[in-house]
Amino acid sequence: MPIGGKLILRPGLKMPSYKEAVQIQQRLREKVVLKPPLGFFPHLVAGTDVSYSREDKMFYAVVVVLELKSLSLIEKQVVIGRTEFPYIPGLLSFREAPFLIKAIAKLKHRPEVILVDGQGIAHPRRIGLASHLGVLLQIPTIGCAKSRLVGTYGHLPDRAGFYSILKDKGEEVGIVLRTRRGVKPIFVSPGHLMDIKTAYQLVIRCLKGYRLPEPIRMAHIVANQTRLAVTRQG
DNA sequence: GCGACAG
DNA sequence: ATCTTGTCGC
Repeated sequence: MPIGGKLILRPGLKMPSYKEAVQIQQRLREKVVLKPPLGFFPHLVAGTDVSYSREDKMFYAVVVVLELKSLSLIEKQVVIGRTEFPYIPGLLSFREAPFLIKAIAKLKHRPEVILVDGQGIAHPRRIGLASHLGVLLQIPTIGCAKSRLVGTYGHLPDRAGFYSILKDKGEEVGIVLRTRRGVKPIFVSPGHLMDIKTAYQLVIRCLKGYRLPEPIRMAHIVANQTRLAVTRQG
């Protein structure tokens, strides 16, 4: 069965109201599993990112699949589209998830885990973009955000690999990880079928000397290149 | 009411 | 996210 085979995709159609979106999240959050599958030893790791063009108001959603061992590109898929759903902190899923799901569904290679540019459970209702995608696709996911949405954390040494626990309302929802010396840390949190320890170990294995883990960094580059290529021509 | 606020 | 030039630091 193809990835996300049973999903009913309706991007661009019925846009949920703020209240409806929150209700959907409260229903999905109950399905989030904070433990990796038995014998979780991924071989293929995916990364996602979305770039946006303000002039044509188009989204460029990208998913790349890398071989974990070598961090080399295996496959990439791009989906271009438009949405009317605005950016609202806490409701990012309703803006980006439809396009990312379409892109992931096009993959010939099924990734065993996906690194998502956004939060996992480090979210007001514990259902950030990474968790949302994981539940819908039933694939382990990890949220890797470049800034904080919720939670507090302590001092972080300026040394690659060091981290501080991210806590929100008394719960440990992720870590703030220094992926490289001299740069701002990233916010790593479990999405679905994932826990903090496993997420940390995997992100560390995906680092290649840059601030962002290679799958997300590569997806970001592809998204921007695609957007610029389209914007520049037609 | 005020400040915070993934992309 | 995107819009933007130069500039500071390893």
